[in-house]
Amino acid sequence: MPEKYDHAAIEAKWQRHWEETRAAFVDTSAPGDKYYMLNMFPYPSGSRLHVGHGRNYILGDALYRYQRMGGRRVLNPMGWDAFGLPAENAAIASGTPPREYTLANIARMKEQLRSLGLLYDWSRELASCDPSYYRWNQWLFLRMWERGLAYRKQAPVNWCPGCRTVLANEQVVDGRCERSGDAVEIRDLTQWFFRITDYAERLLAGLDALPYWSERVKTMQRNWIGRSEGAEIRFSVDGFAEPVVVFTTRPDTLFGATFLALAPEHPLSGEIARRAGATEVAGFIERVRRESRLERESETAEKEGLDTGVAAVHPGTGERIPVWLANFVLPEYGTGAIMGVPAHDQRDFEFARKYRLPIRPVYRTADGDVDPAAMTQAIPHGGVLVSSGEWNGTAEGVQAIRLAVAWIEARRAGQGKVGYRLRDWLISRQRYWGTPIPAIHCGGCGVVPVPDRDLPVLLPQDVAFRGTEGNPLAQSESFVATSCPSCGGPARRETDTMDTFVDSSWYYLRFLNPQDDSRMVDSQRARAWMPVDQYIGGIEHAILHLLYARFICRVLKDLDLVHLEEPFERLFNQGMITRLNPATGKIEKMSKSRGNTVSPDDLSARFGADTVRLYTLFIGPPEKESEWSEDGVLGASRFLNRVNDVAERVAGLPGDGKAGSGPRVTPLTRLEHRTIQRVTEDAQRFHFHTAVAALMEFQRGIAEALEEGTETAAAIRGSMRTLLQLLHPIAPHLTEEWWERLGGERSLLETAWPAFDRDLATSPRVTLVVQVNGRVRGRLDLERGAAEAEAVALAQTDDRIRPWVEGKQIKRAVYVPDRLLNLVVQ
RNA sequence: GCCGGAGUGGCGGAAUUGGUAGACGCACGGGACUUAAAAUCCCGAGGGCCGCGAGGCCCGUGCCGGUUCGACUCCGGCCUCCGGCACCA
Repeated sequence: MPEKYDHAAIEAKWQRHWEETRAAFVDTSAPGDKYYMLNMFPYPSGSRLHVGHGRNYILGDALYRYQRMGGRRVLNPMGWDAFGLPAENAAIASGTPPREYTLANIARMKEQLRSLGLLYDWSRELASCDPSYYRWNQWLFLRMWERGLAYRKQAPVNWCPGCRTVLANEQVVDGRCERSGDAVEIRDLTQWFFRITDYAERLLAGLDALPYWSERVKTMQRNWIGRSEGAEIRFSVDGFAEPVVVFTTRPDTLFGATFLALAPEHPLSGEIARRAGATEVAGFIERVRRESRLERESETAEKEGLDTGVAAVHPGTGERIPVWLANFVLPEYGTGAIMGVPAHDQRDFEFARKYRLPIRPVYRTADGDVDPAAMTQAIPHGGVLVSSGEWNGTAEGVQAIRLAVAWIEARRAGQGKVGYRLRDWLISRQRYWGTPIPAIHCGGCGVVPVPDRDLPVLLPQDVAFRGTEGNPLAQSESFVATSCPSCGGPARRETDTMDTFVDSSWYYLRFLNPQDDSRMVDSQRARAWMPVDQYIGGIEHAILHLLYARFICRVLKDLDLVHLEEPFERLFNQGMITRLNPATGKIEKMSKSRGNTVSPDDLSARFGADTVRLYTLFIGPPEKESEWSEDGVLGASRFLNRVNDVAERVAGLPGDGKAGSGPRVTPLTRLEHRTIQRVTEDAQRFHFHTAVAALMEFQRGIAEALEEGTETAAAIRGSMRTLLQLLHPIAPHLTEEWWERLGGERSLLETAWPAFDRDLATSPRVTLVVQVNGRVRGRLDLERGAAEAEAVALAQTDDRIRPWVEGKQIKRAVYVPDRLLNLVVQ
């Protein structure tokens, strides 16, 4: 009886072999048919990899091997997104310095990847915490600073009390920190930003040129950028020099504006508050500011407002309308000020009702003029303009908006304007374990850039991590104390470090010249190797990382370092692996914190890495979520043992010298070609789960051929080799082993992916479904490509079908060659 | 509310351009091997009904309708679930 194969010995052997032969090394300077594939580089966390992470890398490795066998020169590098908070928190908890902690994690994770049989070109390994990497973050920062793309400003920012640092907007999810889950507070701080908003339009337009990205991700990015067309309109304010500028998407409702509302953070709000006797205004501003972002943006938040007593001049009518403060006006969007049109905007309507402000409809609907007193809600759509001077009579819609914008622009009262939800990227972090921002604060010269020659600005080692003070970097006097590059006088270094998303926004370029200390990007190699042909990673990066990377790639293009705007040609987001959580009884995302992880190490020890790989790929379509099941692993293991068993029997076949009559078309040949076709097509769309199904049928076919003895030994050996090739991307160790034992000369990886004969992939005889009046009445076995007349004649004589057509007139026959014959009779 | 995606057996899931719905696997039932068990191999199976049997009939891909000889697939209208955005002016 077949025994289970010795996976431990086989896998150790081949992993050593791949390492010793540097199996995945690729010379990027050589010409050839390039294919750049990339898995999102991992954060080397302290906990072990689980099979949920493994899915990403196993899929990538299967594709890598498939592409290699397709004859391409495939670049498949790996690196480490090595900066970040956990290392610093570990330092606080255990005293291990972040670098040591991170390097240890990298070493362990690398071993885990290796033990799954994953091949990477390790000669290109990089870690973002390495000065040779992060100096280019600093260099890029300086270039962006020169161009005004990096700047410092005081602004209300998101502060995570748990992480004790500020966060980018993208890192705030439902008012909470995406990493720690703490409720985010708003603080007014001076911070460094990247001007991503300048690229909003290009980032949005670029999405249309990404046919191989999912609609899902593109929609998420579009929503995040949040483009809306409208106009900015100026309202002069009595007693103030500066007008209030409002942003609106409905300039056509201008004549319905009965008040202005300012965000409490608006500059004019502050000015009014500073005037004598405005204590009420100051108090309101203070009260709103104290609310957390979570409270202020919650759906149930009550609209609060305060009349400032100040009047603005309506640019259309010259009327005075009151200026209010309102908590629902957000400082970051538009201009932080709105015109209130209660008749046609629901929020303004509610606000006006609460504070008894006038409601003035400017659209007459099909039901006639609207009586403001009788309104129960705003009327956002439909009708014809009224009470709007020369605009009267225009129907609601694009025309009305264009008319309004032209009118406003002609009177110099404002201009058409496109608004975005996207805000500038806050890159400052008040933490140690990140790239130091290369800036120096000088009492005389202000904020001065670190000269290029002084890069990298290194992270200091003399830092204590107690977790009590603020940024540990600020405690390092050796780091902070410096001299001004401009005047030479004493100065202090910037102690903010960069968001780690800066690191990951260009690493895909660095893999092309990882050891090059003379430049950030090798433009020539980038021209040859970019874009990344296939990028693979989790959906959780749909906005953050992928938006930042697209942004920085455009910046690099504008700096003439790369030739392209979109770094990732094809994007694949694999679904999460879920598992029943015994603690909660629910099926949940696999994660350490939930305590429902399965470690590939443990499984590998029991079943082998090939089984882990096979099951991970077999579990379901990779783009969808899949539930892990132990029983499923057993099935995968059984299959590989069957492959091993059949290979053993093939190896024991007698040699039959030269096959006498050349290749014969047999059922096994046909199965073989059909399998090649199926697996090839499945691999192209990453559907290894159906490829495995096809391979299972193929394995069974070979086993049957061995039993029945109808095929020549040569034919069986040939099919066996094909099986090993097709299975190689999925189960590389076992297939390499048998390839060698069956006399294969080179590594399987060096062999060409099997070709199939389209004619052989389809059987010469087909089963035709015969319907009479749409009902299936029988099936006919006939030659492929048979003519309709032949099929009809055969059907009329077939015992099962004849009774249904005998004595009846065939009105028409619907014939789909090789598939179906439908006789319509009367 | 706006936008995107998805609904198929007990379960994960298959099904080129509309053409045998349920491949493959898990779980399940039966059998072989075994003193026995495990392991392995083989067979069975969407639901319902009729038939001793070979076999036959009806229903069936979220719901309702349409197009078609024929619809999981195309069209119209809904329902449910998942994801993104949302006091965004």
